[in-house]
Amino acid sequence: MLRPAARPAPGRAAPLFAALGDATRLKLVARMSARGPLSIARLAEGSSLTRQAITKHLKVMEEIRLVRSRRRGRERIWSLEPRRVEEARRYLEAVASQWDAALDRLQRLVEK
Amino acid sequence: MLRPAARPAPGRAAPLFAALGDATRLKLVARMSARGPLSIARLAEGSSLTRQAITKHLKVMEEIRLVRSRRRGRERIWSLEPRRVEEARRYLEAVASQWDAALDRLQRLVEK
DNA sequence: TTCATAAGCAACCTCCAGGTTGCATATTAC
DNA sequence: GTAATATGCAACCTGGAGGTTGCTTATGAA
Repeated sequence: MLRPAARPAPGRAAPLFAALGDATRLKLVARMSARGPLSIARLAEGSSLTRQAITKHLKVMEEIRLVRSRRRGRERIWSLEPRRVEEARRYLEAVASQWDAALDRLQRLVEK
Repeated sequence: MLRPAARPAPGRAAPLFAALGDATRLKLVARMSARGPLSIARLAEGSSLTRQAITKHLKVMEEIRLVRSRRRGRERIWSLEPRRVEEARRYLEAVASQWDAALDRLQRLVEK
Protein backbone atom coordinates (compact mmCIF):
# COMPACT_ATOMS: atom_id res chain seq x y z
CA MET A 1 0.00 0.00 0.00
CA LEU A 2 2.31 2.69 -1.24
CA ARG A 3 0.83 5.81 0.26
CA PRO A 4 1.12 9.02 -1.75
CA ALA A 5 3.89 10.47 0.43
CA ALA A 6 2.35 12.98 2.81
CA ARG A 7 3.83 16.44 3.07
CA PRO A 8 6.68 16.31 5.58
CA ALA A 9 6.65 18.55 8.64
CA PRO A 10 8.55 21.83 8.29
CA GLY A 11 11.18 20.54 10.68
CA ARG A 12 11.91 17.64 8.38
CA ALA A 13 11.83 19.59 5.14
CA ALA A 14 13.95 22.52 6.26
CA PRO A 15 17.33 20.70 6.11
CA LEU A 16 16.56 19.79 2.53
CA PHE A 17 16.02 23.41 1.56
CA ALA A 18 19.04 24.43 3.60
CA ALA A 19 21.16 22.03 1.56
CA LEU A 20 19.88 23.65 -1.62
CA GLY A 21 20.26 27.12 -0.19
CA ASP A 22 23.95 27.60 -0.76
CA ALA A 23 25.03 28.95 -4.14
CA THR A 24 27.98 26.59 -4.42
CA ARG A 25 25.88 23.56 -3.62
CA LEU A 26 23.07 24.58 -5.93
CA LYS A 27 25.60 24.96 -8.72
CA LEU A 28 26.83 21.45 -8.02
CA VAL A 29 23.28 20.20 -8.22
CA ALA A 30 22.77 22.08 -11.48
CA ARG A 31 25.95 20.64 -12.93
CA MET A 32 25.04 17.10 -12.01
CA SER A 33 21.54 17.54 -13.31
CA ALA A 34 22.94 18.81 -16.61
CA ARG A 35 25.67 16.24 -17.19
CA GLY A 36 24.76 13.25 -15.08
CA PRO A 37 26.98 11.55 -12.48
CA LEU A 38 30.38 13.23 -12.05
CA SER A 39 33.60 12.79 -10.10
CA ILE A 40 34.74 15.32 -7.51
CA ALA A 41 37.48 16.52 -9.82
CA ARG A 42 34.93 17.17 -12.57
CA LEU A 43 32.62 18.92 -10.17
CA ALA A 44 35.39 21.13 -8.82
CA GLU A 45 36.58 22.00 -12.32
CA GLY A 46 36.32 25.69 -13.07
CA SER A 47 35.33 26.61 -9.54
CA SER A 48 37.32 29.19 -7.62
CA LEU A 49 37.04 27.02 -4.54
CA THR A 50 39.32 24.27 -3.35
CA ARG A 51 38.57 20.68 -4.10
CA GLN A 52 38.24 20.14 -0.35
CA ALA A 53 35.59 22.80 -0.09
CA ILE A 54 33.64 21.08 -2.84
CA THR A 55 34.02 17.77 -1.05
CA LYS A 56 32.59 19.28 2.10
CA HIS A 57 29.57 20.56 0.24
CA LEU A 58 29.01 17.18 -1.34
CA LYS A 59 29.14 15.53 2.06
CA VAL A 60 26.60 17.98 3.42
CA MET A 61 24.24 16.99 0.64
CA GLU A 62 24.99 13.32 1.05
CA GLU A 63 24.16 13.44 4.73
CA ILE A 64 20.59 14.46 3.99
CA ARG A 65 20.51 12.12 0.98
CA LEU A 66 20.13 14.77 -1.65
CA VAL A 67 23.03 13.12 -3.47
CA ARG A 68 24.82 9.80 -3.24
CA SER A 69 28.27 8.62 -4.15
CA ARG A 70 30.00 5.44 -5.14
CA ARG A 71 33.64 4.71 -5.56
CA ARG A 72 34.90 3.78 -9.02
CA GLY A 73 38.60 3.06 -9.11
CA ARG A 74 40.42 6.03 -7.71
CA GLU A 75 37.47 8.29 -8.33
CA ARG A 76 34.29 8.90 -6.40
CA ILE A 77 31.23 9.45 -8.55
CA TRP A 78 28.39 11.64 -7.33
CA SER A 79 24.77 11.36 -8.39
CA LEU A 80 21.63 13.28 -7.67
CA GLU A 81 18.87 11.65 -5.64
CA PRO A 82 15.86 12.73 -7.65
CA ARG A 83 13.35 11.49 -5.10
CA ARG A 84 14.60 14.04 -2.62
CA VAL A 85 14.38 16.82 -5.16
CA GLU A 86 10.85 15.73 -5.88
CA GLU A 87 10.08 15.69 -2.17
CA ALA A 88 11.11 19.32 -1.84
CA ARG A 89 9.17 20.24 -4.96
CA ARG A 90 6.00 18.71 -3.59
CA TYR A 91 6.41 20.53 -0.33
CA LEU A 92 6.38 23.85 -2.13
CA GLU A 93 3.46 22.80 -4.25
CA ALA A 94 1.50 22.05 -1.10
CA VAL A 95 2.42 25.36 0.49
CA ALA A 96 1.30 27.29 -2.57
CA SER A 97 -2.04 25.55 -2.91
CA GLN A 98 -2.74 25.74 0.81
CA TRP A 99 -2.12 29.46 0.72
CA ASP A 100 -4.51 29.88 -2.18
CA ALA A 101 -7.15 27.92 -0.32
CA ALA A 102 -6.72 30.06 2.79
CA LEU A 103 -7.18 33.22 0.77
CA ASP A 104 -10.28 31.83 -0.88
CA ARG A 105 -11.75 30.99 2.50
CA LEU A 106 -11.12 34.47 3.81
CA GLN A 107 -12.52 36.00 0.67
CA ARG A 108 -15.75 34.09 0.98
CA LEU A 109 -15.95 35.09 4.64
CA VAL A 110 -15.81 38.74 3.68
CA GLU A 111 -18.45 38.37 1.01
CA LYS A 112 -20.92 36.80 3.37
CA MET B 1 4.55 38.72 -24.52
CA LEU B 2 4.61 37.13 -21.08
CA ARG B 3 7.39 34.62 -21.39
CA PRO B 4 7.05 31.38 -19.41
CA ALA B 5 9.64 32.43 -16.78
CA ALA B 6 12.95 30.75 -17.53
CA ARG B 7 14.70 28.78 -14.83
CA PRO B 8 16.79 31.21 -12.79
CA ALA B 9 20.54 30.69 -12.42
CA PRO B 10 21.64 28.79 -9.30
CA GLY B 11 23.12 31.97 -7.91
CA ARG B 12 19.74 33.67 -8.05
CA ALA B 13 17.71 30.75 -6.77
CA ALA B 14 19.96 29.82 -3.85
CA PRO B 15 18.90 32.71 -1.56
CA LEU B 16 15.31 31.61 -2.01
CA PHE B 17 16.07 28.11 -0.83
CA ALA B 18 18.26 29.48 1.93
CA ALA B 19 15.30 31.48 3.19
CA LEU B 20 13.21 28.31 3.26
CA GLY B 21 16.04 26.31 4.78
CA ASP B 22 15.60 27.35 8.37
CA ALA B 23 13.15 25.36 10.48
CA THR B 24 11.75 28.44 12.19
CA ARG B 25 11.18 30.24 8.92
CA LEU B 26 9.66 27.22 7.25
CA LYS B 27 7.25 26.90 10.16
CA LEU B 28 6.27 30.53 9.68
CA VAL B 29 5.65 29.84 6.02
CA ALA B 30 3.59 26.80 6.92
CA ARG B 31 1.55 28.76 9.41
CA MET B 32 0.82 31.55 6.98
CA SER B 33 -0.04 29.10 4.27
CA ALA B 34 -2.47 27.37 6.61
CA ARG B 35 -4.21 30.40 8.09
CA GLY B 36 -3.63 33.23 5.67
CA PRO B 37 -2.12 36.63 6.51
CA LEU B 38 -1.10 36.99 10.15
CA SER B 39 0.37 39.57 12.52
CA ILE B 40 3.75 39.12 14.14
CA ALA B 41 2.12 38.45 17.47
CA ARG B 42 0.04 35.65 15.94
CA LEU B 43 3.05 34.23 14.18
CA ALA B 44 5.15 34.26 17.33
CA GLU B 45 2.36 32.66 19.36
CA GLY B 46 3.35 29.30 20.77
CA SER B 47 6.94 29.58 19.68
CA SER B 48 9.75 29.18 22.18
CA LEU B 49 11.57 32.05 20.50
CA THR B 50 11.35 35.75 21.21
CA ARG B 51 9.09 37.97 19.19
CA GLN B 52 12.20 39.78 18.02
CA ALA B 53 13.71 36.60 16.70
CA ILE B 54 10.54 35.96 14.73
CA THR B 55 10.65 39.52 13.40
CA LYS B 56 14.20 38.98 12.18
CA HIS B 57 13.18 35.84 10.33
CA LEU B 58 10.29 37.64 8.71
CA LYS B 59 12.60 40.40 7.56
CA VAL B 60 14.99 37.89 6.07
CA MET B 61 12.14 36.48 4.03
CA GLU B 62 10.85 39.90 3.12
CA GLU B 63 14.23 40.94 1.78
CA ILE B 64 14.12 38.24 -0.86
CA ARG B 65 10.40 38.82 -1.37
CA LEU B 66 9.23 35.46 -0.17
CA VAL B 67 6.77 37.32 2.06
CA ARG B 68 5.46 40.85 2.24
CA SER B 69 4.00 42.95 5.01
CA ARG B 70 1.67 45.86 5.39
CA ARG B 71 0.87 47.87 8.44
CA ARG B 72 -2.69 47.78 9.76
CA GLY B 73 -3.18 50.00 12.79
CA ARG B 74 -0.66 49.02 15.38
CA GLU B 75 -0.17 45.63 13.79
CA ARG B 76 1.91 44.50 10.90
CA ILE B 77 0.34 41.81 8.76
CA TRP B 78 2.48 39.30 6.91
CA SER B 79 1.52 37.48 3.75
CA LEU B 80 3.11 34.85 1.61
CA GLU B 81 4.30 35.76 -1.87
CA PRO B 82 3.07 32.72 -3.79
CA ARG B 83 4.88 33.64 -6.98
CA ARG B 84 8.20 33.20 -5.24
CA VAL B 85 7.17 29.84 -3.84
CA GLU B 86 6.16 28.83 -7.32
CA GLU B 87 9.47 30.03 -8.67
CA ALA B 88 11.35 27.75 -6.31
CA ARG B 89 9.04 24.88 -7.11
CA ARG B 90 9.67 25.24 -10.83
CA TYR B 91 13.40 25.33 -10.27
CA LEU B 92 13.26 21.93 -8.62
CA GLU B 93 10.98 20.60 -11.29
CA ALA B 94 13.53 21.62 -13.92
CA VAL B 95 16.41 20.05 -11.99
CA ALA B 96 14.57 16.76 -11.68
CA SER B 97 13.60 16.51 -15.31
CA GLN B 98 17.03 17.58 -16.51
CA TRP B 99 18.59 14.86 -14.42
CA ASP B 100 16.27 12.27 -15.88
CA ALA B 101 17.14 13.44 -19.37
CA ALA B 102 20.86 13.21 -18.64
CA LEU B 103 20.48 9.65 -17.40
CA ASP B 104 18.48 8.70 -20.46
CA ARG B 105 21.17 10.11 -22.72
CA LEU B 106 23.88 8.16 -20.95
CA GLN B 107 21.79 5.01 -21.02
CA ARG B 108 21.31 5.24 -24.76
CA LEU B 109 25.03 5.85 -25.17
CA VAL B 110 25.81 2.59 -23.39
CA GLU B 111 23.33 0.62 -25.44
CA LYS B 112 24.83 1.78 -28.70
C1' DT C 1 58.47 0.56 -10.73
C1' DT C 2 57.82 5.01 -10.69
C1' DC C 3 55.32 9.19 -11.51
C1' DA C 4 50.93 11.55 -11.76
C1' DT C 5 46.25 11.75 -10.56
C1' DA C 6 42.11 11.48 -7.38
C1' DA C 7 40.69 11.58 -3.19
C1' DG C 8 40.68 11.42 2.21
C1' DC C 9 41.86 13.35 6.81
C1' DA C 10 42.69 16.82 10.21
C1' DA C 11 43.66 21.14 12.22
C1' DC C 12 42.82 25.67 11.94
C1' DC C 13 40.61 30.43 10.91
C1' DT C 14 36.88 33.92 10.41
C1' DC C 15 32.56 35.84 9.99
C1' DC C 16 27.89 36.14 10.38
C1' DA C 17 23.21 33.85 11.14
C1' DG C 18 20.32 33.32 14.77
C1' DG C 19 19.53 34.36 19.15
C1' DT C 20 18.99 37.55 23.42
C1' DT C 21 17.99 41.77 26.44
C1' DG C 22 16.54 46.45 27.16
C1' DC C 23 14.31 50.34 25.90
C1' DA C 24 11.40 53.54 22.84
C1' DT C 25 7.22 54.48 20.23
C1' DA C 26 2.64 54.18 18.19
C1' DT C 27 -2.35 52.51 18.60
C1' DT C 28 -6.27 50.93 20.77
C1' DA C 29 -9.30 49.83 24.60
C1' DC C 30 -11.65 51.24 28.79
C1' DG D 1 -6.21 60.09 29.90
C1' DT D 2 -4.09 56.04 31.00
C1' DA D 3 -3.02 51.34 30.76
C1' DA D 4 -2.27 47.57 27.79
C1' DT D 5 -0.96 45.92 23.36
C1' DA D 6 1.93 45.53 19.13
C1' DT D 7 5.81 46.64 17.13
C1' DG D 8 10.54 48.92 16.15
C1' DC D 9 15.45 49.71 17.10
C1' DA D 10 20.07 48.75 18.71
C1' DA D 11 23.76 46.58 21.00
C1' DC D 12 25.56 42.47 22.18
C1' DC D 13 26.87 37.29 22.30
C1' DT D 14 28.16 32.69 20.36
C1' DG D 15 28.44 28.41 17.62
C1' DG D 16 29.04 26.55 13.61
C1' DA D 17 29.08 27.01 8.31
C1' DG D 18 32.22 27.60 4.85
C1' DG D 19 36.69 28.25 3.77
C1' DT D 20 41.99 27.16 3.79
C1' DT D 21 46.55 24.62 4.11
C1' DG D 22 49.37 20.57 4.56
C1' DC D 23 49.99 15.85 4.46
C1' DT D 24 48.71 10.91 3.48
C1' DT D 25 46.96 7.14 0.79
C1' DA D 26 45.13 4.55 -3.13
C1' DT D 27 44.95 3.70 -8.17
C1' DG D 28 46.14 4.12 -12.85
C1' DA D 29 49.39 5.06 -16.63
C1' DA D 30 53.83 4.77 -19.02
